[in-house]
Amino acid sequence: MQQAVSSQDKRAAILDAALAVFSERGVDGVAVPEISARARVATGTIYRYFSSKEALVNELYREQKAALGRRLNEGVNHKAEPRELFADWWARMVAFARENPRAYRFLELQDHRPYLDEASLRLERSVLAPMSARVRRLQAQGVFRSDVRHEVMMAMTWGAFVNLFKAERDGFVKLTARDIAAARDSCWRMFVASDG
Amino acid sequence: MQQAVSSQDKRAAILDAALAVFSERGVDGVAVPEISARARVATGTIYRYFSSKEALVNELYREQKAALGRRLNEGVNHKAEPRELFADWWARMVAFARENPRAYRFLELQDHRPYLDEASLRLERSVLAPMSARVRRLQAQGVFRSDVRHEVMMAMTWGAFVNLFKAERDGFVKLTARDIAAARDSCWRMFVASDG
Amino acid sequence: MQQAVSSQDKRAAILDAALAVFSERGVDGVAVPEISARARVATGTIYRYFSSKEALVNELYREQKAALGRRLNEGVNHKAEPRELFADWWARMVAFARENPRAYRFLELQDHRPYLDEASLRLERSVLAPMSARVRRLQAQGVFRSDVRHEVMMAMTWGAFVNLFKAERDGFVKLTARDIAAARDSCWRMFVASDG
Amino acid sequence: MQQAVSSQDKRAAILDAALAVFSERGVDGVAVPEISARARVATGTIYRYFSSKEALVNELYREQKAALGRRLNEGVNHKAEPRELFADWWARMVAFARENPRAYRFLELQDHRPYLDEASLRLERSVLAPMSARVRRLQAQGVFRSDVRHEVMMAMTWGAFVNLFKAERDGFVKLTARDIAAARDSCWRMFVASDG
DNA sequence: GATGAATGAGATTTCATTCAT
DNA sequence: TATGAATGAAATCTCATTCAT
Repeated sequence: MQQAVSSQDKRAAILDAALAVFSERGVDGVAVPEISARARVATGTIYRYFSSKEALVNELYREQKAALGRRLNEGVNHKAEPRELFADWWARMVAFARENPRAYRFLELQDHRPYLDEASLRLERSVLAPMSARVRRLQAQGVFRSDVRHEVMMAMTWGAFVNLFKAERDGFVKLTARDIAAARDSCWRMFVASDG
Repeated sequence: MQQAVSSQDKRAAILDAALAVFSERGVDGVAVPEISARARVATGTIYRYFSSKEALVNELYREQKAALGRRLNEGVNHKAEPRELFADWWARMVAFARENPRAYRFLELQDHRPYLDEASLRLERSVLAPMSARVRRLQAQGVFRSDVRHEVMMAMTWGAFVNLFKAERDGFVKLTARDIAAARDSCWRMFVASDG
Repeated sequence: MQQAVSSQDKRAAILDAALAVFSERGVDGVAVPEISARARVATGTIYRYFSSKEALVNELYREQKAALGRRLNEGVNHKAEPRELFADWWARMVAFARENPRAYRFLELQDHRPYLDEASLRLERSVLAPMSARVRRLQAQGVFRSDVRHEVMMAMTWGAFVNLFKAERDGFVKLTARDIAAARDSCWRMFVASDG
Repeated sequence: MQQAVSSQDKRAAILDAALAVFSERGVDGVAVPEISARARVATGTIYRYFSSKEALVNELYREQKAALGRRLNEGVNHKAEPRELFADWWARMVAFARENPRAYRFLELQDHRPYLDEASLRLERSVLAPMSARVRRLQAQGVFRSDVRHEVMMAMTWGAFVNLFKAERDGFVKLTARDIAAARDSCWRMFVASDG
């Protein structure tokens, strides 16, 4: 059913269409008219909302990265037990990847990197900052081992998580809830000082 | 003094030039004449050795993926103690990433994925197969936990490793030998049944 | 406080805005929405008053060319002494260029020429016609030399005048009242039969 | 008869085609494929020789302006009698306009002005510099009146000349050799201190 | 009448591939 | 076999004009 759409809907429709096609074929693999066709707007309309394809990529990236940031950090109970906190964090990552598979895939693309501007890169760094701080504190408290630097911990955990879902997307595994829980516990074991 | 070069040298020069520029700016970010210029070869010559840019990307991918496979699997002492075996494997990954940074970066690119054909994807899967088999055996022997499927283990370990080096390339960490050893031990802890 | 404006005010505002931007950046260098923005009018409104950009250019051209024509020809005392008449004519040209620099600049643009229709070109020719007739008469009276055709005289005088002000606009000279008077006398000497 | 053309011929063909169409319809009125069609090359070929349409316009402008400069200044006999020198100069301007009507028209276009870079503008100024210096000397020698600044003289003479040929092109006059000689003498009278 | 977001044809420019030499 | 200038289809982006509100 074709609905009349407001101006903001049109902007949103463009971003949504861009997310759909970028996540499937990469940023360089998609021509602007393909985005406009999917968004059911004229090609020129895209340039009313975004000054260039590059600007569109950046805005989409920031929108989704910010959404990821909110999903990971909003309302986190910092007083929870470390293991519970870690489980919460893991659950949030899983939820984002499951609920927004296209956004998740888009954010993990590498081919938008040459497009990203300073603001986008700054935002990227800020998303994992709260967790990073928390990891550092857990090290100070003796919960996490101190022989692994927190940047190393963060990079490995994030990489392990991301590649797990990439493996699923590429058809190497079909992840069950049990797999995901087991993966979470494996990650926990990576850094914890003694078995909990 | 310009040297006459054999056909094979020319082919190799093209692949080498392609690796250099692809690893820096991605597959889509590089025009074919840039490759030929760097290879000190005419543009048309590339098409004598490779039927298309896509074919060049696939051949380069397979060449480097196979090199990685050899680096990881050749001469592995399967009778070594599990922990030693794992350390060897880790050392091989590190060595490849350090010795062939351009190859490593190229293989981790995502934007060549739409170019890859069935043969390339098959090869990709085969590289980690020996390790995967070994992981399975270690689980059967009770060395590795059995509550995590081996595909999950493989995906997480590989992801943790890759992202660690990506973090370094993106300027988030400068990895010391100590960091890399600590990271290796963390990974080991992920899956081992009891502390070794 | 935003004032309600009559239709005629709106039409005038559009022409005024168009004159402002055309005179600065040429006809081809200006997009229609820029004109509407400066006129504080919606883009579509321009098309209520002018059927196309081309029509707008023509109407603006005719409006300003007619204004120039009036400035040059209205109330000229044809009984004045030839030299006085010439001085009056010269003063009128100077006054127009000084008082309406944007109109003067717009009329001297070349890039509206492909837009001009027959009516505009006819009007252009009519503006200098009275002077041309007068020059012819002065030749018949023996005041002006007869070895130079009046069309040639007209073209040279007009060209000399126009280029003098163009040189000023392009920053090659800063014209004083004395320069302008000297220029006028030079022009007079061009054609007069003997020194007056 | 289709001739094989060398690389330089192709570059020249593009410049020649551009001159032909620009002089007829202005720079903004011509799309790049029209130039390539007239030059009998592919559109992309233009971009092998010129980095952009703007660069093409500048190179064409400089080529023709330099040709004009040579035509006006090369081999001028500075020891000739002033009047002879002036006649020589005038004859050179006429010859250029007659022999290269398209170049002459192109150089007099106004719509390439927004395209012109600093090098083009510098060249423009240099073309009339020798004459300008000569005019100054003639003033110092008492041949030319001193009550008119040399910049004013130059601007007027050049403007008179240019507009004379513009009037012919626009169909207002058909210039005979006699007209051109009469125009030259008129210009001479403009500035000479006493009749020569 | 007025609005201004939307349109889509057409402009400039890029680049994988070809082919005459 | 090697060359690299040439090609032209396709990409990005602009802008005169329209039309639903």
